[in-house]
Amino acid sequence: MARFRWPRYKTKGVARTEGDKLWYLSKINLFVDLDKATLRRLAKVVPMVTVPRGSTITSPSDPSGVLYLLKRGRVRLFKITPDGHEITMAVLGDGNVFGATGAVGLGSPDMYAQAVDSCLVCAMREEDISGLIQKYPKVGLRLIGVLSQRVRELEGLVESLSHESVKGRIMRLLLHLSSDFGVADGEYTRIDVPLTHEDIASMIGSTRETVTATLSELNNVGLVQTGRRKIAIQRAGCEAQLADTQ
DNA sequence: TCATTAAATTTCT
DNA sequence: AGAAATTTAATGA
Repeated sequence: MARFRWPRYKTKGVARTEGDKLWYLSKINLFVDLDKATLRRLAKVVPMVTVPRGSTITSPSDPSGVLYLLKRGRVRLFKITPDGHEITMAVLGDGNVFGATGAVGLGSPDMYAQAVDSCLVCAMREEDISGLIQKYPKVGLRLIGVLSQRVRELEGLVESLSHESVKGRIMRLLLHLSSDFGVADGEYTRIDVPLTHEDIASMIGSTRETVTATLSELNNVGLVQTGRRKIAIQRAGCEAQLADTQ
C-alpha cells in the first residue's frame, strides 16, 4: 500500500481554508478548553492533512517526537514481530492521539500507524505540546484522560489474553470495539470498522481460521452477525455469557 | 482447545 | 480474470 509521507502534501488534501482548520482544531478534544485566539495561533503552525485510506502515517523509521492528533477517521496501531507477523495494538477513533514516545504520548518507537479509512490528522512536535501544556494545564489534563483510557484498555486486553479462551477474547474485543465504534442497529450493535478475520486474529493473538470458526459459532447462537468485513454484536448477550463462564 | 497446513469457495475490484 | 477474504477439513500438540 502506498506510503504516506508527512507532511509533504501541499496541494491535495490540506484543509481547504484557515477557517476549516480552525474549526477542526476546536473539535479536537485536547483543545476544547482553549480560547478562540489561541486556537487561531495554533491553526497557523499545526499542519493538518487528510490521509488516504490504507496509507502508513508513521513507521519506526520516522523520527519520533511527533504527536499525532486524530481528528476524524480510524487509525490502526501495530507492530511487526521479528518473524514478520503483524500485531495490532489498538484501533483509534476520533479525538485520539498517537505517536510521540518521550515525555508525552504512549507506545514504543517500533510502532506503525496505518489509516483504516480516510483520516484527518494533525501533527505537533512534542516540544510544542509540552509548551502548550505548561501554558494551559487543562490541555495536559485532557491528554492524561486520553492516555489513561488507553492504559485501561490495554490492561483489560492483557488480562483477557492471559486466561481466556479465543471465544472469550473475541467477545471481549468486540464489546470493546463496539463501545468505541458501535452503531446501534436493532438489538445488535454494528461495529463501524472494516475488519478482516485476519485483523481480529492479530488483535487477540489467534489465527485467521480460528477466528472464522469462532465467529461462525457465535453467529449460529445469535450473539453476533457477520458479513464480509462486517460485524454486529449483541452486547447484552455477550456480556451475560462472559459473566457466567468465569 | 486451538495452531497449523492445505485447499476450496465466495466476493470484491 | 485476479486478488482478497472467508470457509472447511484434516492433523497433531
